[in-house]
Amino acid sequence: MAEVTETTAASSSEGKKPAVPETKRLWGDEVDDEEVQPSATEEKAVSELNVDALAIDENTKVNKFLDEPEDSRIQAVTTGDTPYTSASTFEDLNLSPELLKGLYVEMKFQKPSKIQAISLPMIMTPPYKDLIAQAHNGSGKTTCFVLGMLSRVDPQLQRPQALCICPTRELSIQNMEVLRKMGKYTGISSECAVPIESRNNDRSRSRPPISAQVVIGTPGTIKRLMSQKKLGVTDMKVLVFDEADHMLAKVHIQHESLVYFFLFPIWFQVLLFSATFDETVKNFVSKVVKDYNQLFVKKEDLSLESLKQYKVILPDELAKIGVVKDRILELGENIGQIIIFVNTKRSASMLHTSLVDLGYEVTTIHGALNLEDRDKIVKEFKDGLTQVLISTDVLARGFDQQQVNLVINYDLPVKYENQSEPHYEVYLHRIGRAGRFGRKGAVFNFIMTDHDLMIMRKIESYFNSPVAEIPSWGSEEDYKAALKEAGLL
DNA sequence: AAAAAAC
Repeated sequence: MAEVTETTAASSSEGKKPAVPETKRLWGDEVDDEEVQPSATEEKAVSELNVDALAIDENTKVNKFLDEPEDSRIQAVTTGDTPYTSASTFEDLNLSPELLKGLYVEMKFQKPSKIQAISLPMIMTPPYKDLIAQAHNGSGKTTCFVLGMLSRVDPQLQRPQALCICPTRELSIQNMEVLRKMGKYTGISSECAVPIESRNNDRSRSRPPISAQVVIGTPGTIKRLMSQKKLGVTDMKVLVFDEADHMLAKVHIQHESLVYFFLFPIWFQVLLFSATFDETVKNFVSKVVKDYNQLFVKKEDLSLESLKQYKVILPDELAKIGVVKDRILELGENIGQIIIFVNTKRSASMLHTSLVDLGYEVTTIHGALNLEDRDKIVKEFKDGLTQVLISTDVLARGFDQQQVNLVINYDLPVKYENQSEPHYEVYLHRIGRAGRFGRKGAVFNFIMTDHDLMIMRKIESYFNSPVAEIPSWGSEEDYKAALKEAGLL
C-alpha cells in the first residue's frame, strides 16, 4: 500500500502569515532574506488529507514495472478541499487518445507507477496547484512531468505553454527525447533550449521567437531566450524544475542565472521534482511555490532495496586503478554497463588516460569537453557501444540508462564548502544511476583513507543503509561473490 | 568544484 500519512506539517501551522501574499506572487520577494526563513510547515495550513482516495490497490498491479520497491513510502500532503483520486490506470486521467496511444504504443507502459498514480491527478486536476514531488531514483518522475506538460498544452495554440528547466544539457536532451516519444501522436511541438556549438552563437540573435508548445532546456539558454524576447511566457501554463532541489539551492539562486526567474510574477503552475530535498532547500522552495501539494519520502526510506552497496578498502591510488583494471574491467559483457564517478575533471582525465594507456576501452565525460564530444559519448553509451563510462557529476542526476548495473564511486562525494561532510544528495543520485525501475544493481565505494572511511560511515548512518565491506580488495573471488549477492552474476 | 553559458 502507498503509505499516506498526515505528517507533522499539519500540526504546526501556528497562525503565521504566508510570506508571499496570495494574489501576487513575485519570486523576487525575500530571496535574500536570511532571517525570515519560515519552514514549509508554517507556510500553509494543511486542511484535509484524502487518505482513502490516495491509497493504491496493490492487487491491480501489472508488472511491466518490474519490482517497484514495495515499501516505497511516498507520503502525500494536500492542501485545500480538492479531492484527488489516485490513478490506477492511465485511462483514469482523461488523457487524449493520442497521448494514451503514445503511452501504450511508444513507451510500452501498462499502468502508472506509484509516483505517477499519486502525482498525475494532482498535476492535472484544476485548480492546478503547485506540486513538490519527491520520489525514488528511477521510479518514473520524468513521465509525471512530461505527461503533465503534454496534457496541459492546448494543441490549437502555437505558442510556448510549458517550460521545463534542467540542470544539465544532457538531462534536457534526455527529457526531450522522452517527451517527443510520448507525445508522438499528439502533434505537439517542442524545442530543446540548450547551448549549441560554441562558435556560431549569432544564430540566436537572428532566430525567430520560439513557437514550440513545449520548451525544455538549461537555465542559461532559457534566460537568454527570455531576455531577447525569443521566449514568451504569456501563454505559459506549467513550469517544471527537474532536479528541483539542485536547481533551487541557495547558491544557485544567488549567484547564478536562475535569479532571473525570480524577477517576474508567476501565475502558472509550478512543479518541482527530485529524489532529494534537503531541509534547507525544502524551507526555501516554500517561497517559490505556494499553496502547494507535496509528496515526499523520508531519507531513511530513500535507498533502493534492489541496489546492493559495498565498500572496498584499499591502500593507495595505484590499488584503485588496479581494482578498476583487474576486477571491474575484466568482468566481461554480462555484467551490463558501468559508470565510474570521480570528483574532478582532472581525476576523470587521469583515470581515463591510465586505463586507455593500458589498452582498455573506456570513455569519459565531463564539462570541459566540447559539446559535440559530450553528445557523442553519451550517445555511444546509450546505444550500448561502450560499456564503461567515467564521469564527473555531470551525469550524477537523472541520467537514465537501464543497462547500467554497476556504479563505482572512485571518489566519494563530499561537500565543497566542507570536505569532511559527505554530499548525501549526490551520493544518492549517483548510485541511483544503477537499478533503474526496480532492476538489480551494485555499487562499489572506494575507500582509500581514514577520511574516506569516516565519510562512508556518515553516509551509511544518514540513509540508515549499511554498506557491506569487500573482505579483501585484491581478491577476485570477493568481488564475484559480491556481484552474485547483488544478483548480477 | 561539478555545472551552466557567453549578452
